[in-house]
Amino acid sequence: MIRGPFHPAFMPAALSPPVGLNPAQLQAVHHLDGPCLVVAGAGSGKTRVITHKIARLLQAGLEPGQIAAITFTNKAAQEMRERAKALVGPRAAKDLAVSTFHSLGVRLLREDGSAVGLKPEFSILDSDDVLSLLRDAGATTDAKLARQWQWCISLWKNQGLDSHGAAAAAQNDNERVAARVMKLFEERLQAYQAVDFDDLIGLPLKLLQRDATVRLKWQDRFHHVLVDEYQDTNAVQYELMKLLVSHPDPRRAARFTAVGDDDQSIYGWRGATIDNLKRLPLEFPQLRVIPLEQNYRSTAAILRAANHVIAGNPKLFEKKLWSDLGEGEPVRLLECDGEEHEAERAVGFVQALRGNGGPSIKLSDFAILYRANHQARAFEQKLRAAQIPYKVSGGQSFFDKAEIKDLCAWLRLLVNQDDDPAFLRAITTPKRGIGHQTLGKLGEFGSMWKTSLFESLFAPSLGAVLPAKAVGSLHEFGRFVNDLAHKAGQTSGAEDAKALLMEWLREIGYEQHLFDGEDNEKLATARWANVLDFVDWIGKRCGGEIDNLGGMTTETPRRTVLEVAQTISVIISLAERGDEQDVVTLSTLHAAKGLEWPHVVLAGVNEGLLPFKSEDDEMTPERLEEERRLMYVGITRARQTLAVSTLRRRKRGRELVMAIPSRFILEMKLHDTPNREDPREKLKRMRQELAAKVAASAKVEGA
DNA sequence: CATACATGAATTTTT
DNA sequence: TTCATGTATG
Repeated sequence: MIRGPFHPAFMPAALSPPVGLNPAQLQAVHHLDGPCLVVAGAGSGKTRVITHKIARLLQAGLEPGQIAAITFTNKAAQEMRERAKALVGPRAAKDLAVSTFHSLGVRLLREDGSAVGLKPEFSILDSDDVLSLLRDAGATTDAKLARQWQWCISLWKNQGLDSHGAAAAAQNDNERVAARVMKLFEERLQAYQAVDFDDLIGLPLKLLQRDATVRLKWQDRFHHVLVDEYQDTNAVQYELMKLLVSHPDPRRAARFTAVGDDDQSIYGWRGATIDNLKRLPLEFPQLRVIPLEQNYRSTAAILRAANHVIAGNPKLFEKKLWSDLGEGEPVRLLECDGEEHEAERAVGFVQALRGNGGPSIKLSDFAILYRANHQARAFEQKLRAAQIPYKVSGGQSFFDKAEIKDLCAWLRLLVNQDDDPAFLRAITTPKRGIGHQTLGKLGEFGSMWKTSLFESLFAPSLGAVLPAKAVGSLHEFGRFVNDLAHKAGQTSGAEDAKALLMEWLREIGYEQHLFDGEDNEKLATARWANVLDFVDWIGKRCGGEIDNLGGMTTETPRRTVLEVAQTISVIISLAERGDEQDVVTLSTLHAAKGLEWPHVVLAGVNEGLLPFKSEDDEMTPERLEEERRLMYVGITRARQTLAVSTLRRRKRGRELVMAIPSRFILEMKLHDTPNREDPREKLKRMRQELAAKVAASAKVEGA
């Protein structure tokens, strides 16, 4: 057990942000010369610590480019850059190496990937690309099976295993098959000069392990590394970070700040390991551990419930959140008859608070949180019935749909023929008799001559490595793309543009492709409808019509299809920013991590759901602990009001059966009151309250 | 026997 | 919401 030097009992009343930093935060910010672990409780101002530490490091003489701040999501990276900019100014902020683990990995591989056999223009496959590659490699049309492989392979990679290691680690027949598919998958990635998301961490690690020169280059580059959400790192990420901070010069070694909270580790199921937190003090004996315990988010009543729940878990680092925001309202418990009733009460919760507080309470002050996505359904229904606008977090965006990504890949290829990922997607969608053998050879050829796949396609010497038939199909594809790109550069106006796009879709046989690849005809029809929507959408942007985007009415100038295609990624990111509206948020607990709302409903807090339990596997203590942390994360999202709802009965078939409230509800100890009152004082207070009540009712009667 | 419709069950997600 | 399974009907 490790105890930080600043325990609340010894701590003077701290100043709240934004006035300054509290003593623990100050200590974290000013500890520059050695390894530092900031155990940042929920709402304890960790981003504030990171940004101030960046400022402090700059003040101490580091260049912005020498500071690496690593996050998990692009959103977090963006936010961190914004907040750093506010503190240190745009000039310095611009050069800071604020990035996700993955984008840092991309940077490493683009610069030095040749040492692991990658050309600088390697392609990055997203998970859909990987899925179709696996289906292809494993020769199956069973999407479910392919997804199992994908899952399995990803977990292996997160543990630092390649197909060799995986074959040895495989526990059963399914896993042995997955390991074999993984082997084929690796070969194809290599041939295509492509990597998947997991490789973006794994390959840089391999690179730094193997190549001492490259390793020293990157160790030299970063003088201080900050890692956010450290508890979410997996084994490979840990090794990568460790290598980055293992400078051979002892005066430069171990300069890092890890910020995390063992109590908020909820991604064990995808490879994150709390071992990384346990190992840190062992592998870096000089590690300074600084707990941040003052919470600036929630009321005492809410924090008390959170602390009680998490007390059920074994402690890695001693820490107890407290706040000086006042006791606040007691946590409410909503006991409901079934999901419908629960949804009604959640809606009632929103309406009641809004009714009391008037219009000053916004809808965006509310969130309804739950364990599993399907639970959103009932809430959506009731919110719609009550005419309350809402958004469901984590829903699939229009632009994430496979068919839209297919078309976007084609458009990207028209704009830039050297976009290899786009090339690969376009040339294989729909299938046109060019298989992985041909593409593998083309990739090898391209990496040998340092040319893009498209350039390689027309190289005269290609005939030496590929049969004439394959070269013929490749040329045909190339001519088709060139021809299309030419036409796209000439065509503008909504109608002409749409005609061109439809003609193109007909020529590549896209509609047929959708219906071939899908047994479910209804689904294929829906996909085709999306395609038509997309064509319409592009058309609009080509043609001088009145357009309505995000409430702003603008007249779009006349543009060619090619010009629209050029701006497509920008348009997509604009169109996706549908947030910042005044609506209620529905979200899973996982997706809610890092966010906060004044008023929160924690729904479906029942045995079996939270903690989650499935039929065919037993509940290990570790699993239960992660579920408990999930509950803890849920509770600590709330600033002012928290309602925990549980089902007393739930529908099973047509009858209502008993449902068991979650053990976590008892663990919250909702009847625990702040400072237990002296019984005599309590009696006195109750007597006074009674007298006041009597007086009030007398007044009413008299009136 | 095949197709259509209804019914019930459902982890969690980023890059 | 989606996805799979089961029943009823042609």
